[in-house]
Amino acid sequence: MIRILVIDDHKMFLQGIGNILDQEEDMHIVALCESGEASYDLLKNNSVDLVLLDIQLQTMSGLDICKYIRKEYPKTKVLMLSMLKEESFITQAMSIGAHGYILKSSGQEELLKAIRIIQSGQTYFSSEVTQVVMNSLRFDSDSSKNKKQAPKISKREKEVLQLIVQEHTTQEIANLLFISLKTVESHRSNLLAKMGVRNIAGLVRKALEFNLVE
Amino acid sequence: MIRILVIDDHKMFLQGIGNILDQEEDMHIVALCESGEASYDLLKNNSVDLVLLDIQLQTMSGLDICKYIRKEYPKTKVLMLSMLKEESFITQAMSIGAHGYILKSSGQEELLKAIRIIQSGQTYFSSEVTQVVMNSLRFDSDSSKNKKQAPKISKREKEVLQLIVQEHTTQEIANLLFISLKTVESHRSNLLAKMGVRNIAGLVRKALEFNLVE
DNA sequence: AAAAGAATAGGGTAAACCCCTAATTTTTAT
DNA sequence: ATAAAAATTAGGGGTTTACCCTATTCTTTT
Repeated sequence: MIRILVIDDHKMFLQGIGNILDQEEDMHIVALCESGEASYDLLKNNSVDLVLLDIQLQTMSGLDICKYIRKEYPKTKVLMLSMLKEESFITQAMSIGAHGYILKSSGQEELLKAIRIIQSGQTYFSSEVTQVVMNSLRFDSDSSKNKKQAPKISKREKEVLQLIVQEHTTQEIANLLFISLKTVESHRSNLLAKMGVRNIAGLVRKALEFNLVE
Repeated sequence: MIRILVIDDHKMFLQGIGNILDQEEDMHIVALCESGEASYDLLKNNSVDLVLLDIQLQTMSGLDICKYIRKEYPKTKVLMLSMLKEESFITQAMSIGAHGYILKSSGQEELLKAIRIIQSGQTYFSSEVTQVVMNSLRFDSDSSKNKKQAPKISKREKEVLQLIVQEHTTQEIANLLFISLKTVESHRSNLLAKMGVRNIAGLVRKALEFNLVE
């Protein structure tokens, strides 16, 4: 039995969802909740397996509720519902660990399928949602929009950078790589220049930002 | 008629692909190319609608060839082929504007389907590939149970830390906060001790790791 | 009131950083 | 194949910054 909490501030939609889920033998509606605020108490006082959550609520963002649920009730699954296939909504929902994302325009078959897949431990993102994400990740050089890319650093520089990030001093790096202290200093200087930073703090920040280490 | 160039350094695979495409009436094989280097001349001397490109070549990366094609021949479509569903390969291919990505384990139906979809102006990423990308974007807080919590640092220390990460020197921080150089140095030392690191490199790494800045 | 932590600051030393130059090797482009 | 560019190596000589230890005053907590 999947215990489900539904959060949506459109009463009509809420009731519609309620009717759909009521007909399923393996699903139990814990509550139909009209506001994000009310959901906190419901979560505290009930065992909930899965939350059906509208991303666009009147008074607060569904994303914040999702974040809260993921943190406080890590075993509870979250399926986001949305009117729109907005890229930023979708990627935000994914980054905070929503287990699924479907559109309200989906049929009830897809809703039920998503719920069961998520309950089984997998994730479910509808094909339309998936397509939006995939297209957003794709850089199309036809449309000539450039994004900032990591400065090009050499193999040796990368080795040095790695050791710097691992808190090694210049002398230690020289010993580890069997090269002179002065050589390491050269690499450091070149790294600072290439990455456009003033000191180690900036270097480490950029290295992590551009995923140049590990 | 879709004019296709195939680049792959496994001769057997190349011939197999050749046989498949030969049977299709709407496709024409411009060349079957065994090395990345040779492909540059072929592209220069022929009109190519679509390049079928192995991502793992012996002497050079298929990604670099893709990048070159996207830059020099923006109208030419690129469909990446790969043995593995490696996340980094896939996201790199997408970011440089590959029009599609399928696995070599795909059947010929999927290959032909992908070619035709891409030729029509859309993109095609196989469902396995799509799943890898979607999963990589999703942060699962279930799996990150062993999250160490950030050491407690004071308000002032946090201010100093913030400025350190922003590449300010100790003297600059002293001026910005209207305190002595020596005071800032004390804060620095205490930060190093509290975070359990040896120097600024470690401090910045931990600060970003624990989201103590911004 | 006592204890603990935060914020302040000085003195001394090691490390980082800067500005140069410059040789050899490797990679890239024509 | 050859020239050009980039990478890797290293040094001299100097300035600045970071780091260590100690210590006082102020604030918060017990």
